[in-house]
Amino acid sequence: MKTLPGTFPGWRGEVKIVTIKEIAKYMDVSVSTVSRALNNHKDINQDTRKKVLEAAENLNYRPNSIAKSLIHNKTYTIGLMVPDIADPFFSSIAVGVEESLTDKGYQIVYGNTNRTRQKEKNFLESVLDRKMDGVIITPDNLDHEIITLIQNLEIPAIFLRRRTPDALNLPFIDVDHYSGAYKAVHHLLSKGHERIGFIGMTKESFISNERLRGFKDCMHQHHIHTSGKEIEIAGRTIESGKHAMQRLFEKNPDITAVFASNDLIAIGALEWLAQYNLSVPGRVSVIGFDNLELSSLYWIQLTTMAQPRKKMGRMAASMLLDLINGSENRESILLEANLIKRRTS
Amino acid sequence: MKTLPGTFPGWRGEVKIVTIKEIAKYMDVSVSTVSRALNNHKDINQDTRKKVLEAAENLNYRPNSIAKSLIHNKTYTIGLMVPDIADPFFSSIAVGVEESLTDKGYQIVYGNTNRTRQKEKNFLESVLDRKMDGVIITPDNLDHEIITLIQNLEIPAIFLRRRTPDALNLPFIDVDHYSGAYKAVHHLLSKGHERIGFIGMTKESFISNERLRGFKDCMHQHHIHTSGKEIEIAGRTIESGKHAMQRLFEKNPDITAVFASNDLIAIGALEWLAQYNLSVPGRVSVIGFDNLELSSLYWIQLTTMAQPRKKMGRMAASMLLDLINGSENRESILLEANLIKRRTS
DNA sequence: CTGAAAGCGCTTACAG
DNA sequence: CTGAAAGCGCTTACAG
Repeated sequence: MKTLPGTFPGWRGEVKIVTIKEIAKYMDVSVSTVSRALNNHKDINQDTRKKVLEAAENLNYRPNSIAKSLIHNKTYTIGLMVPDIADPFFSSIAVGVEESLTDKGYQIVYGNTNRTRQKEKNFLESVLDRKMDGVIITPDNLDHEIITLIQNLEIPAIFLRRRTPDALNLPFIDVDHYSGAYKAVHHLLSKGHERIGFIGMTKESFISNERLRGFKDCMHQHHIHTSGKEIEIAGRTIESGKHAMQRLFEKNPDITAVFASNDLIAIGALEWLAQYNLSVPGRVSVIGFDNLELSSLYWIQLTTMAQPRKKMGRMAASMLLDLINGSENRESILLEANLIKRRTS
Repeated sequence: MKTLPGTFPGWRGEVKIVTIKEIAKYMDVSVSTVSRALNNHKDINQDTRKKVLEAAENLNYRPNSIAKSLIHNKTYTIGLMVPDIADPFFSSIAVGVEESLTDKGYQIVYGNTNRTRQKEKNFLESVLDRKMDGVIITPDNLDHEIITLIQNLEIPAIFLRRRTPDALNLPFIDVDHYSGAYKAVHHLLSKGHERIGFIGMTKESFISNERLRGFKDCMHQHHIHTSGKEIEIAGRTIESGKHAMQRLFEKNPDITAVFASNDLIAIGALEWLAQYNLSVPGRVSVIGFDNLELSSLYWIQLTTMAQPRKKMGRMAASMLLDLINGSENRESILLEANLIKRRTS
């Protein structure tokens, strides 16, 4: 493509940006009148209003939203802090948020944090300085300084896929990991399994631990003893799930089912089982958690617990809107995960 | 979690937002002095500066970026228009864009369009009204009105993963689909294949057609005749790839290799081949395009052409920054796709 | 080096 | 119904 040197097409070119002042001069009325006409204020003669609107149209007038923001102390922008927008989990949520807010005239400013403290802090400060109207956050570093920052934001904030720390009186929206895990294990039990292994993410992960709690409680309530030997820790990758599956199986060669705390780990487990020719679900059943796109592939067909991702995004958005519009309701919400039965169990 | 009724923690509460006016009053100096101190202007006594900074710190002062924007006509926000942020292709790009811009103090406003005209238009208008400093767009509806809108944006704009329409003098950044396809086919030829099928996305897709062009040119330059019978059209899904593979194979039972115009289609083809026990790559080799995360799975191991996604995002961001900073260089860029050899070929 | 004044683009009591 | 004035929070010539 050939490019000509010079300014941008349209830049300081064809369509000059015009202000209400210029409309006023052009029409020989005051800026107040123009403003009133443009905003359909009651104190305006409908005739002059029509003329102003026409002039605005002709001159290609567009209101400067920055100026409006300064006056109304409202920017119609919402901050969305996510650990990683390339993680399909969060990108789905982002779609939900976007769908709900964009129609109401809000725009979304998103910030990837990569789970780093510095980026979380920077984003929150940006939210503050830019006078955003609300914020939806998924922070991973909730130390004192960050908590204070959130507290002083002065705007409605919602924790998404996180639980609000005690020090903060803010609502959250999350999946009920505990009951989801309980359901998953119950499904395995109902299929007749008793020797069931669990693979967690990391020792520190709240989500992983909630799912472990669901696993244990369900087992115990069905009078099945857990020794701890059937619990293994993986990590965040398919590869880590594969290794964890190996360790789990070596320690418990008699297990007939595995509850992996997320789909990536479950897929790693499936991979190891496939490599060692252990048939699924014949020899070992597998259930995951998340219902990633991957999991429905022909070769995988993983039974798993689906988290309502888009719905979470939409609900967070509408909760936030309510708060922005003055609602006092700050009830947190736990959404249920649903069993998706497929081949592996 | 229990919530107390009332205002937000911090809302009109603990930390009042303070303005330079209040700092000025508090220190008994003029706002001009405060402003100069805060901005480290040269005409300021270092002593008073220090005191002002201290006061600002104590009063928890934060500059109002809206007010700054109004004066400087610069908002430090960039628009990012994507068809669908939940599409891993675009979310990777978004990460690249974010990484490059966020350090420079820019924030990214993103807009999902779902490829609808109305949403593209709304987003562009929002870019205009909100005085964003630049925009990166992936539009699908380039009719006259939209083109005019882009033209009148008055700010630097970059087409991402699209080619700029003739009417617009704006740079684009895209992958060289033609040469990528050429390389893919060349790879198959080098493996000894001659009867190669092609599965495209849709008849109208520019990208698909470029890849088809690469297919044909490579075949012809190696003196292999293409009759058209070995060309099949799928769609945007795995399912469509599966059906297309079936049609392709029924028409051309003697083919030994397939170039699918994207990975989703290739995976659909693999699925069909697996169902009919046609071994890959023994009986049929398959190559895709995109290098999705899916494609590297144990069960799939798809040979494919990788598009440098994050890099595209980063390059678009840095190009845009250059333009914002006054660069005259509006050279478009075509990035090369790279062959990722895996099991299926 | 400091302050008073004008201004960014808009809104909105206030007076007429 | 209309206009002049003050103001949103900040910056920046201009004068001293």
